Amino acid sequence: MEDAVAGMPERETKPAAGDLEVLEGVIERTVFHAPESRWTVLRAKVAGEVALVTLVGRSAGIEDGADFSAHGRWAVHATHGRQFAFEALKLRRPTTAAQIAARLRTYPGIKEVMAERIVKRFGTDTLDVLDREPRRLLEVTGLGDKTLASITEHHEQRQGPVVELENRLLELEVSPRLADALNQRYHDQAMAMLEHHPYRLARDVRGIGFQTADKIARALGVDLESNERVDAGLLHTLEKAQSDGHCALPPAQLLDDARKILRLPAPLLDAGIDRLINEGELIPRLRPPGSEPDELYFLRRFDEAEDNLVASLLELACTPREPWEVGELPEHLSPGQRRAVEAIASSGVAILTGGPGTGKSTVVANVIEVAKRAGAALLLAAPTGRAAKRLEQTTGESASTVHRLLEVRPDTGEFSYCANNPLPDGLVVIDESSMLDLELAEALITALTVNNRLLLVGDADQLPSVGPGNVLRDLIRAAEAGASSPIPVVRLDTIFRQQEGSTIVGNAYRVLHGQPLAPDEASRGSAGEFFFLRASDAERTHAKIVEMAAERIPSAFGFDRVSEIQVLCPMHKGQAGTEAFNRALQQAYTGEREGLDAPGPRGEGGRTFRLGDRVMQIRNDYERNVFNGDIGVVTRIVANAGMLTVNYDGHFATYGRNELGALRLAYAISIHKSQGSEFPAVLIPMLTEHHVMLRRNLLYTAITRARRLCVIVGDLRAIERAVRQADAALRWTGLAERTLALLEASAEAGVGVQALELD
DNA sequence: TAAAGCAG
Repeated sequence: MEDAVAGMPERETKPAAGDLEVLEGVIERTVFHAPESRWTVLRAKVAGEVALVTLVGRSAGIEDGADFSAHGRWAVHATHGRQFAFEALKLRRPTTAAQIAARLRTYPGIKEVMAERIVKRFGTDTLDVLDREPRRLLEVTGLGDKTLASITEHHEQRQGPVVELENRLLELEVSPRLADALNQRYHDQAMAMLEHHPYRLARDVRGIGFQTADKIARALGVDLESNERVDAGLLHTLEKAQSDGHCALPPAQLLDDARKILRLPAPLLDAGIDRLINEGELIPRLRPPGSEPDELYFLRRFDEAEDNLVASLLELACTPREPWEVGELPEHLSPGQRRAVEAIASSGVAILTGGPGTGKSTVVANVIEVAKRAGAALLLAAPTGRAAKRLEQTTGESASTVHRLLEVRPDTGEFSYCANNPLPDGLVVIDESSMLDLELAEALITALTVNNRLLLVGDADQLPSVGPGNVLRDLIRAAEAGASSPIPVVRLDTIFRQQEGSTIVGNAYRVLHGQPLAPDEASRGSAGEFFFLRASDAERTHAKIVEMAAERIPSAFGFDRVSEIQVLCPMHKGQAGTEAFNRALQQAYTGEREGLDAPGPRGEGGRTFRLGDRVMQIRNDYERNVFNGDIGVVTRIVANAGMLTVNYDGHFATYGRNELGALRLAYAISIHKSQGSEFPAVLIPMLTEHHVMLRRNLLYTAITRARRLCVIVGDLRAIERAVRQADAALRWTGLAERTLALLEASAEAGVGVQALELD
């Protein structure tokens, strides 16, 4: 996105290596103009050329008869012959009153008389008036609102400041689409900002990041060692660290990463860090004594988010409140489950964590009963649509995504419910809270008041959130470390669901505790449930998994190969990735059947869904009641109508050909996508070529998806590597430390946390 | 160096 140069002329016309030239002349006529792509073909009179010259390139529309100057190269087109491919086309601004009047006559609704009157009123400033204060045209007698509207529209489209910006961006070899954003942000200062403060753009304008700003600056010849560039590069480094889940960086890592981006010596970067700290853009935070590293640098945004989250959470947790009457709980609840229900009945905040099958939903169901008896309203939510739907199904109460609970505004990304407009009173239950990132958790928790209670439910050992932060793990760590923590944490580890003694669960626990796997002996045959098959490379892994899925597992264990067997991959690409498995298994299972082609992105096509295929929905669809991650089977295809029906566990959804982008083949899916689902039989390729993905919680998540059979195929070294990579420390955050610090401070002061000022 | 959530 940031580097979007889509639409640059060189994509359409490969210039025959001509030199960059400037061509000037007069437009004779427009041969072709596509308004949305702005692809334009013009014929023009040029001094020194006998015949009319063909000009091609991207431009806003241009009037016939206009003076132009174009930067570009001569090229020879296979069918259209010699032409001038321009990179930038500028209308030369008319300078004399007569030229301006001539230009105005080409505007819709302006005839000769009106053009004269306008020029008489504003003289050679006319075009500037049109650019900056078009309403002044109303000063001209006989010119009303309607004409004004059509003039300004036409002017902006063909001639206004946006077009000038577009042309300048084209010259700088950056996407002209950014012109609108620039104009909206800076108005008549836009050109000046672009020319003189390109790095400001990265901070101010959505859609412009450091890379684009840097490109502009280089084209402008800005000093590569300038303070502006250094500061922008440092901030960009911290922004980028987000995508690896970090809320902050250790100083050494910030320096290291920034040096790779800026390619400047360390002293310059150190000076930049000092500047940013002085400006308050970068916040250094000391970590507890003995920590390595002893300091983290936060972007202001994340520093504030962590502070706000902790302050609101502890206010919620420390405010004394009337306990709910728990009453008689069902006999079958384990001691842990009872403790969990009692915890939230007497606290403002409680955390419930445990692996799959440990009975979290039973606790939630009982908590809801207790809350209802106490007359509390219910606000149930989860970070994903699918988890919300599941929560709804298991509780029988309505639930939504956290985004919908807070009423996100899609244009701004802001939430209607916030500290100034808090959520209604009642019990808030968040399921799958391991998927809460820092900013969503902050938004949620700051939108609560002391009239809410919050129960966070989740498996802290699963994959961390997409966004930055490790919220659930951090909060658990802080709550468990504080001697008299006001936030009770209940860990469920008793296995229900007839899994006691299961080697799948046993091995999942081994992974969690960093121990080597203990697979079943293959000789025990169908009695076992957890196997490892050695395969030396991706080809052999691929072949083994296909054979296991298509033949051996169905025949030896009786599983249905389409509906009960799931291949789970660390990655999409490669022979041991989801794409290769989906191609092979589709070919094997439904290759001969009738299918429906999904129009692929940009016509590259090639995705076909066939009758009987296992498919997954990949975005939330509230109309069809199908959610991101739902898996079903294609049960009906009407090829001539372009219709396809999927059976999602008894719920049917029909798609038109143009809606097939919401579907993907699902014989194999990524481990990330499998989070929150379980399957009777699971096949997992694990190879050293997956090394970038190999983490303890990735392997744990994959194994715990299996209910009755789990087979890992690949390289033992890859498994060992995954087991060794414990993830917790790989995300830099300060949430746990801040929570602990605030708890200690309040204990020392002997007051409730709400009375403490945060610095 | 790869994977992934939400919203209309």
